[in-house]
This record gives sequence, C-alpha cells and structure tokens, in this order.
Amino acid sequence: MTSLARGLEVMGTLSQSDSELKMPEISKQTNLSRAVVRRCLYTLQELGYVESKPLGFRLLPKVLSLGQSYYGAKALPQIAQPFLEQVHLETGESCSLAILDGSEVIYIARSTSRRIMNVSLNIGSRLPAFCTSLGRALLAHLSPKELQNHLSKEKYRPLTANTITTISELTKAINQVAKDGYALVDQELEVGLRSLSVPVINQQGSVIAAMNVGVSASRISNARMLQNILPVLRNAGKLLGEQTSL
Amino acid sequence: MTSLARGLEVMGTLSQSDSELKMPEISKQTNLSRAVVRRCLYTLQELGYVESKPLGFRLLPKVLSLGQSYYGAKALPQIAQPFLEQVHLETGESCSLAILDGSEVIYIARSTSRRIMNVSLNIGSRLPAFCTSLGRALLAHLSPKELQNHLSKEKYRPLTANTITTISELTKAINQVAKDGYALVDQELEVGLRSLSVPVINQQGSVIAAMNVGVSASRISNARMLQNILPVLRNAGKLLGEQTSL
DNA sequence: TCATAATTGTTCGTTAAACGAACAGATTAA
DNA sequence: TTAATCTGTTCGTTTAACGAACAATTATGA
Repeated sequence: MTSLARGLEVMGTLSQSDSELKMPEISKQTNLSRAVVRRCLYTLQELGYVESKPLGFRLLPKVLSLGQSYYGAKALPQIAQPFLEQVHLETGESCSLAILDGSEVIYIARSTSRRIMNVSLNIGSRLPAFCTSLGRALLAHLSPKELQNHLSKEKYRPLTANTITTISELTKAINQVAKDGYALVDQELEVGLRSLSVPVINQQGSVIAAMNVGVSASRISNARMLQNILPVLRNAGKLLGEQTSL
Repeated sequence: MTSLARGLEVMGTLSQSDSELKMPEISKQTNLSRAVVRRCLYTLQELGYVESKPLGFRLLPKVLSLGQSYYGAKALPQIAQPFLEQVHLETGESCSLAILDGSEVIYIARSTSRRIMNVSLNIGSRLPAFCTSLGRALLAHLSPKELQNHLSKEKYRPLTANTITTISELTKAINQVAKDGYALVDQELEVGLRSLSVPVINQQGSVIAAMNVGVSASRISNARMLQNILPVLRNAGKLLGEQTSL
C-alpha cells in the first residue's frame, strides 16, 4: 500500500525536523513528487495530524496518541518511572529507560535533571545503538548470531575521537558488557557525555529494556561512575525487572 | 488519500487496544474490509510499525518516534518535567501537563506517584475535556465564540453521578474557572477521583497548557486541595509559564 | 514600489494501485 | 476428526492516486 507508506514517510520527516517544513522541502527529503506530498499533507491535515502554518507544516499533538501505546508502552514506562526518579534523586543525574529497535535505541521513559545538557533527548528519541551504553547493554544480550547480524548490517561512522567503529572491537566491547553486567561508554557519542547502563531483566530472565545514567564528563570521572552510580543503577534495574513479567 | 487515512485508522485502533488484535477484529472496529486491513497491516509491518504475533497484531516501539516531536513536544515537556516533579515532591500526589486537541485533552508530561490508581494514564493519553479539570482550565481561556463552538459540537454523557452535562451549566462552570484561575473537578470523570488544574501562561500571555494534581477523593477533601495543593500548583504553573515563550 | 521568484492550489486525462470476491492453506476449538 | 476461524493468495475490475501543466497566492529583493 504505497500511499500509506508515503504518508508515514512524510510524517517521519516532519517528526525529525525541529521547525515547520514547506512542501518542496519535504518533497526533497522524501524523494516524493510535490503532488504526492501535497496529497499526503492534505489527508493528514484532514485527520488532524498536521497543521499548515505560515512557515510550513508541522505535526500536531494528535500524533502522540498514536505513540501512546505500543504493546508494553502502557505498562513498562508506567512501572519504571518511580525507579528512574529514585535513581535521579539518589545520584542527581538524569536517568532513562530505552529499548532496541533495529540498529537504534528508543527512549521510552526518563527522569531528567534541570541542568540537562542534551535537551533534544525525549521519549521516542532515537540514538545509534553501537556507540551508546544503552545500546551496548541491549546488544550484549543477543545471541552471537543475532549480534553479528546486527553489527554487519551497519556502517559505523566515528562520532567523536573515542568512537569504536570496527566490528571486531565492537564485538569485544559488547562481550565485555555481557560479562560485567553493565556498559560504560565514554564520549563515543558526543564529546563530554559519559553514560552508564544496565540491562533490565524480567522474571523470565529476558532483557526487556536498559536503564542508564548520563553525566557530563567534566563533572564525574569513569571511576566515580562505577563507584557511586553503578550500585544505585544496578539496584534500581534489578528491582524494576523483578516487578515485571512482560 | 484514502489508503493513508485507512492505514492510520488501523494504527489508531491498535493503539487503543490493550492487547493484540486479529484482522477480523480490526476489520470490525474500523469498518474496513478484511482485505484492506490485511494490506494496511502488511505495509505497516514492512515499515516496522507493527508486528504479527500468534495472538494478533500489535504496534512496535517505532510508533513512538512518530510522536517524538510534534512542534513543541520537543521543548515543553522537557522544560516542564522538573516543575511537575517539584509539585509531586511537595504534595506527594501525581502531577501532569496536558494540552487541548479538539474536544479532548492530551497528556504531554507527567510525574506520578507509585500509588497511582489509574494506571492507564500515560503520555499521549486522551480524556474528554468537558469533565476534567485540565480540560476546563484549557477551555476557560478560549474566546466565548470558540468556547460555544467547542461545546456545541459534543454530546455529553454523564460518566458519574456528578458529571455536568448541560451546556448552560458547563458554560457557567468554565466561566467560573476563568475568574478563579483554577479548575477543581470533583468526581465527574470517575468516582473517587478529584482533580485540580491551573493554566500555564507563557510570556506572551497565551495559555499553552494546563497543569494538574489528581488525588483520591477519599484521601483529600476539596477544601484541603485548595488550601494545601493549589498554592504549590499555582506557583509551579507560574514559574513554568515564565520560562517559556513558545 | 514593482518585478521575480517561490510556494501553494487546481484541473484532468492517464495509469497503476487498491479493491473485493472467491479460493486455499493454516491454525485453533470442540 | 470435524467445524470454525483466521491468514494468505490470486485475478479481473474499478477507483483512486498520479503527474504535468496551469493559476493563484505569497514571499523576496532591487
């Protein structure tokens, strides 16, 4: 059903943009003809998903109600929120929960501090899995075959000087995460950003999400993260996992 | 573009359901033929938005990334979260932020307590505006013409014995809210649920959202809400409004 | 201010994509 | 095993999406 796919592509493009987009701009980004984009936008407008403003088109809050519930979104973030806030309170740092979708992680719940540096992160945000602690914590619990499948599909650009980009090194790092039970990633995604993650394991023993604490590299050293934050994070992740059987 | 609309309808149906849905079920709920539903689901599956499970189809987390950013969703919940958590801490009650979409309110940010009664509320959730404090706080700042337009479009079923359902009484209640600067709704949505809301007004003086505290009616009286919670909520709403110029 | 460009909105014959009915395979229930 | 239900497939028909060309509107800039 091509027009459904195209419409969703238009929505996706709008979703990724910070500002309103004009039709030719959307047309360019999606490689769809102007007429197609026009028809999509018209339909989406009729349905209340987008709005036409002087500066272009933008999504309306109605899109939120689509994302409201994927299977489990109802339950997990709801249950997790108090744990995230607990970690936030105890450490003073922002704490998030994420799951894996293809080669990316998606944030499904957060508790953030006021002094957050990367304001653009939000529920539903995506980041590459390979260079984030959340991603590595999640990847670490795939079978070797699945892991290689994941890793071989992607091409890895270095995002900072620290970013690991070779498959062999990545495999090594991820195996280490599996052993340790946590993932510490030091400024591989962004200079100045240090992040520690643990898997959340449910009663059946499967990894259902990963929980992390992200800090400013200048404020907290790797050693202090492992000393002060890891125990708190581990405890919260464990408690959360025990509460859910999803 | 009918097939886009139909696809979104299918997504919407899946989104509202608690469990997986089979094709005939979706077909019934959407009044679309099985063949159409099949094609929609096939396309959505290809795109990674839904997944076919033994028990039926369900949405995948990818839908979250659609909802990730409507214009302002990036900014406002982000800014608001600390304020919501502050209110939550000071009052011990769950605190939410919502905006108006048609005749419904949509939650865009929350800080909840562990002992939440109504677990099904989440970011992106919708409730009727007319019988919620959030809705009334938002409706109170429409122009009289817009308000009548809104009110006249809907038919009001009583959800509890307390629910106001006549347009004249609603208008009166909403005008009172405009005067008071807060909305207190006592068990009109659900027996046992009491809710207090204030508008969030930005630097330009327009209402950009409403903030509420919801409590169990058995725990906290109306008088105590106004005495203890209203000042906290008002203060937080005011501070939040001052921070944003959206 | 006017002219130019850029964006949005319309129309219409063509084409392809969506349609649905009918059938076949697979899965579940009794 | 037999019904019953759900999923997947095929194919001729029809409708809805297409795109090119044109018109109207709105910005941009000299």
